[in-house]
Amino acid sequence: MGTSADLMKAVYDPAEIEPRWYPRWEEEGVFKPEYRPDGEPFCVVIPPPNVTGSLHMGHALNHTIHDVIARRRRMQGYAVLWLPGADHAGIATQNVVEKSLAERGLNRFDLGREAFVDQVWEWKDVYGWRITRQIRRMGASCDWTRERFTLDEGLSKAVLEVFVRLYEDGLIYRGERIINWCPRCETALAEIEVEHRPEDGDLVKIAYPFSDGSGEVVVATTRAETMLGDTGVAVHPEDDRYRHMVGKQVRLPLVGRLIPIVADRGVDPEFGTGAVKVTPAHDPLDFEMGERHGLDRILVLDNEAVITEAGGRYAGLDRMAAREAVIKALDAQSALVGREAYRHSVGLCYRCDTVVEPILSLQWFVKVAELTGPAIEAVRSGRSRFIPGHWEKSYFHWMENLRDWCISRQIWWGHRIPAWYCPSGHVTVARSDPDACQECGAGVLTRDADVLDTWFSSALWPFSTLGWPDETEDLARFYPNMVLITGFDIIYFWVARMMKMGLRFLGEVPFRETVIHGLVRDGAGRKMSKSLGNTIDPLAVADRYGVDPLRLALIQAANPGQDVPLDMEWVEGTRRFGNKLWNAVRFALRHLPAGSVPPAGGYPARPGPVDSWVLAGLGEVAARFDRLSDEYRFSDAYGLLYNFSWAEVFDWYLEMSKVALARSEGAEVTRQTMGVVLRDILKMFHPAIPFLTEELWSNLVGEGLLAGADWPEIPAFDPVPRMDDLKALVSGVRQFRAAQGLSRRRMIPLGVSGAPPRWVIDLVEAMAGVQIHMWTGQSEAGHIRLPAGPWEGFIPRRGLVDPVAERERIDRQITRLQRLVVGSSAKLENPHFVERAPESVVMGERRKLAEASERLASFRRQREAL
RNA sequence: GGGCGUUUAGCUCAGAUGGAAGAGCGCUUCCCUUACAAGGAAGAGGUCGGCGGUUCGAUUCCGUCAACGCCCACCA
Repeated sequence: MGTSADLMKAVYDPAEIEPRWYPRWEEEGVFKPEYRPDGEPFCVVIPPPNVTGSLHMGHALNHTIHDVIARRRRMQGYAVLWLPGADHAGIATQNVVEKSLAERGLNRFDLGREAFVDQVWEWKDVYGWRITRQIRRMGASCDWTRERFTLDEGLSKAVLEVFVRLYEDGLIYRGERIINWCPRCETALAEIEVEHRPEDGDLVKIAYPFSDGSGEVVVATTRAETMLGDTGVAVHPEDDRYRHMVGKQVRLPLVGRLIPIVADRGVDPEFGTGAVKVTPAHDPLDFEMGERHGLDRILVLDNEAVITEAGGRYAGLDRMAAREAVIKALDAQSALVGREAYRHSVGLCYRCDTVVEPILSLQWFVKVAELTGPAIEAVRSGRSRFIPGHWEKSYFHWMENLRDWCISRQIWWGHRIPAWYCPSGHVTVARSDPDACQECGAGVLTRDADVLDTWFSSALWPFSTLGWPDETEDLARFYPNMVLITGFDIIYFWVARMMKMGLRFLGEVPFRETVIHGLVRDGAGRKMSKSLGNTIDPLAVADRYGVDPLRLALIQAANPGQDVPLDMEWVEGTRRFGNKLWNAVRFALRHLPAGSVPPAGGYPARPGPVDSWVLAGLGEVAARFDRLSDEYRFSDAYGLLYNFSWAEVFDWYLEMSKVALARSEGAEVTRQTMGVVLRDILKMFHPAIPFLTEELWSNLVGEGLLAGADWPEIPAFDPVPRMDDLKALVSGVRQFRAAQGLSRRRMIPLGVSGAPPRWVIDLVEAMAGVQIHMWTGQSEAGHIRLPAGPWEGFIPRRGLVDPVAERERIDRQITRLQRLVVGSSAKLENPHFVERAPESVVMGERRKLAEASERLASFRRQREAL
C-alpha cells in the first residue's frame, strides 16, 4: 500500500511546482480585495517599474517585501489591495526606442513626433508584458484587474487636473532660468536628475586686459569655452587686491567685447585668483550676478552643446573641441597665464551619463516651497513615519533646501504640457484644447511642445491609480495607502513628492508608513553594477534554484534600512531549507491521511509533554514572529521561524514523535499535533515562499488555498520546562559518544538518578541509543556523570572509555568552569557588588557559583579517577 | 564644507529598558539512523574598532578619536 507520502518525490523540485499555483490564485480571486469582503482595507501600491524595463534584483527584493506584507495581511483578514502598474519613464523609455531607431540609421526627427510616439506605444505593447510576466513569476500577489499605467487615460486625466490646478494657484509657472541640460537627451533636467562625480580636468587662468591698457585681471575657469559668453568679471567688494579695478572695462580676449568689472559678494576671494569671469547664460551663480548688475546673457552653447554663432569663429565646434581650441588660441596670444590639472565635480545626466551643461532656458517650474510645509508637518507630527526613523532627518534636510522643480522636458514620450500660446505670446492653460487665447481671444493657438517630467505623474501614483480626480469607491476605501516600500535612492525623487501632492490634493498623507529597504549587494558586500560585472539576474536564479529559495534568501536579509547581501551560497541554503520542509511534510504524511489536517484550529485538547512542548514553542515563536513582522523586521522574523522549524521542530520534535508514533497509546495526539504544527509553519512561511507552502498545503490540508487561509492563532500550552533537561541528557550521551568515537550502534548502559518519568526514559533511550536503568547509588569514580537538571546520567567507564579522549573532554569542561568560577567569585567578593546590585542579581550569581563549583569539583574527581 | 550611517566569529549579520557573547554559511571530526547525505551528531573559532568616562558591573549609556560607506553643497 502506498501512502500519500509516496506521491511526493523525495526531492523538492521548485521547477515542477512553481508554475502550478499562480493561475490558481488568480482564478480564485485571492489577490483581489473583494476576497475578504468584510476585511479592513489595506492598500499598497507597487513602485511602478519602467514599462520597457526588465526585472532586476532590486525589484526582486522590493516585490518580495511587498508580497510578504500583502500575503500576511490577507491571511490576517484584511481586504488587501496590492496595486500593480508601470511607469512610462519618459527619458529612459524614449532613449531605448531612439537607440533601436539608431540601429536602423534613423532618429526621432526622421519619424516626426506622432509616428515616433506611436512607435514607443508599440514598444510598450511588446515589452510592457515582459516586466508584468516577470513580476508574476516572482509570485507577487498583485490585483492585476486594477493594473495601471502612468500614461493611461485615467492617470493622464489626473496629471492634467493637477497641472491645471497648480497653475491656477500660481504654483506652476514658466520662466527663464539656468537649468541643467543634457546635450545627448536634448532636454532639461531637474536638479536631482544630475549626478555629480569628480573628474580630472584643467583649471586654466586667463588674463583679461583692461581696455585702457593699464594692466589686466586674471580669472580662473574649468570651462574655458564659456569665456566666449562672458559679459563681466566679478570681484569681492572688500578685496583690496581688486577694489580699485571695479568699474573698469576689460577687453575679452578672442572675442574683443568690452565687459565691466563688477563687485559682488558672491565671489569667494579665497578661491582661484579671487576674480571670476561672469557667464550669465551658462552658470547659475553667474546668472544671479548678471541679474544684480544688469549684464547681458549670451548663449554660446546650443542644444547639442555645440558653440553657437555667438561664439564667432568657434561656432560649430563641440564644447570639448571648443575648449581646447580656445585654450590654444589664448595661449597663442599670451592670454593664457596658467594651466594646472584640477579634479573637480562635474554633473552627469542620470539617464545617459553625459556631462550636462547649465544653460539659460525657458522652462516650466513648480514652486515647491509652498508644498513642503504640510509635507514636513505630516512627518514631524507622526501622521506618516519612516522606518527606520533616521531617514526622517534626511527627508527634512532635503525638504528644507529645495529650489523650484523644473518639470518640462524636451522629449516626446510623456504627458504633454497643457499650455497653448497665441501669436502675441499669451499663455492659455486648460484641461482641454482651448478654442481661443484666454487673454486676447486669438483663435490660432500652438500647443507647448514639451512633456512633463516622468516624476510628475509618479508623484500622483498613490491616488491617481485609485481613480482620482473621480470620487471612486476605491479611492474612498484605499486612500491613504497603509505603507510604501521603497529604496532610499528615491526618497527625494518619489516619496517626498508623493507626500506633497497627496497632501495638496487630498488633504491627507498618501501613506502611513514608508519602509526603506537597502540595496542588494553581492556576497562580498559590493554594490551590484554592470561595470563590476557582479549583477545577478533574479530570473536566472529563479530558473536555477527556484523563486521561493530566492525570495527566502532575500527576505532573510531584509531588515529595514539594511543592505541585502546575496550570494548563490545563500540561495542554495534556502533551497536546502525548502527540501527539509518538503521532507518534513512527507514524513508527516506517512503517518497522516492526506488532507486530514484541518485548515485552522484542530489543536489537541490534552497533549502529552512532547506535544505540549512543541505547541508551546510554536505559540511563542508565532507571537514573536508577528511582533517582528509588524515592525517590518523580516530578516529577524524569518530567521527566527527558520531556526525554530529546523532546530526545534525538525531536529528534535519530529525525532521525538517517532517514539510516540511507534506506540498505539498517545500516537493519535502526536499525529494531530504534528499536523497542526507543520500546518502553522506552512502558514507563517507562506508569505515568503508561497509556491512551496501552497504545494505542501495541498497535500497536508487539501482544502482551499493556503494563500486564502487564515493566519494561525495558537492557544497557550504548558511549555514543559523539563524538556531542556531531557535534551541535555541526550546531548550529554551524544557528546560522550562523539568524544569516545563510539558508533551509534553501540548500545550504552545509562544509569539515571532522580527517577525521570517513563516518557523521558523512552525518549532518551530512543534518541541517545542507550539502555536506561534507575540509579540510586553513589559510586562516582567508576562513572561518567551527565548532569541534567533534576536528573543525572551515569555511564560506566569500564570498557567504554578511552582515557585520553575522556581526559580531553573533561579538561575542556574544567577550563570552561574554572573561568566561570573565577569570574563569579571575584564578583561576589566585591563588597560593592553585593551591596549595590539588585538582590535577584546577587542571588543568581551565588547560585551560578555554587552550581559551577559543584560541577567543577565533580569533573576534577572524575579526572583524578581516570 | 555640511549631514547621516556602519564597525560583534573566516564571511553576512542578530544582540529591547546595562547583569555568564548568538544565528546562518564556511571550517574540523564522526555517522548512508526506516522524512531528508540538498541529511544527522558533535566540535573549534570572538581583547564585541581605539582611548577615556559614568557604574558594583559596559558589546549595551556618555565623550572622543579612527576606519569604511552613503547623501547633500553654486570652490569659478
